[in-house]
Amino acid sequence: MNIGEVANQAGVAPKTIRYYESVGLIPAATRRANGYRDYRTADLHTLRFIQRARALGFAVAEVEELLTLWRNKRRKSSAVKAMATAKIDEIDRKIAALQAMKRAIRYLTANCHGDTRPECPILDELAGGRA
Amino acid sequence: MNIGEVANQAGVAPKTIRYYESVGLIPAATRRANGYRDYRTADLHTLRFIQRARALGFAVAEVEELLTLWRNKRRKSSAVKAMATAKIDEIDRKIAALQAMKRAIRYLTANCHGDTRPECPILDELAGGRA
DNA sequence: CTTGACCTTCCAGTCACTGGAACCTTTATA
DNA sequence: TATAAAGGTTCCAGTGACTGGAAGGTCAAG
Repeated sequence: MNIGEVANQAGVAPKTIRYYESVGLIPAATRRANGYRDYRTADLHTLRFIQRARALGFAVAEVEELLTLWRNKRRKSSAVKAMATAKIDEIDRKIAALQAMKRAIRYLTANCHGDTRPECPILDELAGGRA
Repeated sequence: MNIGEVANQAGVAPKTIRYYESVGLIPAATRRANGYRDYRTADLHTLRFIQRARALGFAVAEVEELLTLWRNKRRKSSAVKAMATAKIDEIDRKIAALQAMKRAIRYLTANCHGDTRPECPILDELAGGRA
């Protein structure tokens, strides 16, 4: 399989695959006579695993850990679950931060007329508000 | 005021102030005889404005727009309100994405025993799941 | 024979800082 | 007075995870 083909099937960009190779997340692909990278089904599975883990918010370094766990037949499932729950906590913190921002902006906009006049409580609050 | 003093009062790092100057968000500060940057109360107000806007999730380029609007006495408050509501929408999209991740991870962890055994539905799903 | 779609490498840019080196100035203390 | 700590200065590099683009090689089709 060429890189474009495997990229398509895994749902990632060819450039991303080369990037993953460059940072050691995946081993260097074998090359054909013409220098093209050559992928096999196992590589596709790995890339799909990576794509899914990334989509769940795991950083590349964490995906590396997950891959190691995946390949380790003597792993403890508690290690995997710990990573998952830690990620949920991290996501919760991010959501909370975003919700706080949203609340603050909504509070500011509530009293803004949003018309052709210059008076604007949003700017007033940014300038000196207790917000 | 030295940079450390104004940084303290505005709630930003001295390095951040120099960075803002370097990217043109604030004008180059006047210098004292010894080469130190010298800030006045107006600069402090500007930096506080910037700090608050950044805390609300506005990018530096957006803060620049807000500053321009703030200084423009012939602005329309609708322009400010539009930026605020656009930012709320952006935050909403981020929250939704994070919540989707969280749901997916929680779904995966639900069936994981999290003990000393290797069997792990989280890895199973990442490997080939319909997740 | 050429066009277009692939592939290759390498460098630079994104965003908003932050760390660190190497150096100078001011202030406080022994 | 010496010196050390705390502050200031500049400049360069790194962060994360790609992405864009240049410059070039390869391959399949018309």
